[in-house]
Amino acid sequence: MTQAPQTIEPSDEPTPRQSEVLDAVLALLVEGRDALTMTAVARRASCSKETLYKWFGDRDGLLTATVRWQASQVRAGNFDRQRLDAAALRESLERFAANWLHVISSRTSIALNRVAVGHAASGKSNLGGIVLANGRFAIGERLKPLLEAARAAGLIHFDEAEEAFRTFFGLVGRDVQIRLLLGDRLEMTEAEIARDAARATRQFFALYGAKEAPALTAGQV
Amino acid sequence: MTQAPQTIEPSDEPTPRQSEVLDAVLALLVEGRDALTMTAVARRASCSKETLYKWFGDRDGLLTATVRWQASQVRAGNFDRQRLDAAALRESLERFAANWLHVISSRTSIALNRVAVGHAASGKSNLGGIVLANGRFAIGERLKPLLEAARAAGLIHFDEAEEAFRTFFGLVGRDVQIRLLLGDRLEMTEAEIARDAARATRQFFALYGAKEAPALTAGQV
DNA sequence: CCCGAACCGTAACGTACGGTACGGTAGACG
DNA sequence: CGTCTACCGTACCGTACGTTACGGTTCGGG
Repeated sequence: MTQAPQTIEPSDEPTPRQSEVLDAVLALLVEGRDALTMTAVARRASCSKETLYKWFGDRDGLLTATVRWQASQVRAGNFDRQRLDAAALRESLERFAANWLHVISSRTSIALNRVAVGHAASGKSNLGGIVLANGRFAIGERLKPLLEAARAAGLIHFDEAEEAFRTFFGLVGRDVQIRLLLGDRLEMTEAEIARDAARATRQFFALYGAKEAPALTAGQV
Repeated sequence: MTQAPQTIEPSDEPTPRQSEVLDAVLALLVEGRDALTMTAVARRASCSKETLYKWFGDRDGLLTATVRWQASQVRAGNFDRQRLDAAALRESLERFAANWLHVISSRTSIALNRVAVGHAASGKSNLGGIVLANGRFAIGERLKPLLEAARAAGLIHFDEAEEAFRTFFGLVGRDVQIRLLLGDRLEMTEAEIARDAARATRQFFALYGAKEAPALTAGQV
């Protein structure tokens, strides 16, 4: 054999051609004009349905691969481990918050979460679990080291990093995600995201800061 | 004519028999064993499909009526307007928080929200808007008067009641709703809800309290 | 040049389900 | 008792869609 771009069953990386197919799925999902059907995917990706089934097994496999593909593209940068003072912590938290708000308010994330929520109802194929693992839990695992480093540096106080993170999560997201998932028109402009990120960070410092919150950046409410 | 329990098109109250049908829908939704199909509803409610269509128009009408029916049953009591001191405010907030956590972690709410989220994707029939109006926005409109009364009494400080409420919403719900919607196993016991409600209220006071937070109740973290 | 693998495009199949039609029954009313 | 209304149960229809099958094309290897 020359090469075998066969089934993508495991968590392999997709081939370039397979990525094109997954991008087509995302495009259809975001457009949302009509329901995501295998025929539509095949037409959009200029491939045959037979190929779809050969590569991804079935419709759920295609959706799962799409979620993983999307998740692999939004890996946000980590924080700078060096020189962790109050200002650096604050900036890292704001970056995390702004990045998270960007993700959950993106049309792609909304569409994918809607599919996953719908799937969680029927129980089959752990799509919801995958979305959670790559969203809520992934960001938690990336943020907790920062929180713990900050605690070690005496910048903040908490008992459980998990609890501190969940509070931060709530302060950042508030009602944004559920409103967007339920179809509420909610403008999340760049400026709005920046303001929300700054506010959430400021409130987080107010709750967990060891002493005073670091100096506010310009444009605070 | 004797009586005409015809179409329930507007926001009328359902007849007792119609309520039975809507309860059947909720039961099927909560069980979640299989997709909610008109045939299944008819069988479960011991009524004919023809009657379903006569009463509710179509499947969306049935779902809409079900959401309204469920919402009409969870109207939580308002707060006591008299004697608004710090302790009363604190207790009201905790009650709101605990009630809200109860609602969003109930199997009924989860199932209904999943349906509404799925529907928001396809765009037709404003199910998501109805859920939002009876959930997120209804509680906001009921809580904001309390917040404003508390501000008038000098117990808390804020500029916009909406912003203060959204912060409270985030502190209470955190990641609970999205995790439940995505199928995460998340035990929300009575004790856990009470603890979360107390924590969220305490944090809210820390952020918006005029002076010191009122005395903590027993069992604080 | 020939062969087979991979793939495209499309037709076909089976089923699930929303929606409709129809026959049968129980009770209200004259 | 006759009739009408509301309703139940069920058969039926049309369509959408997941899945499979098949013919045709391209391309790399022998």
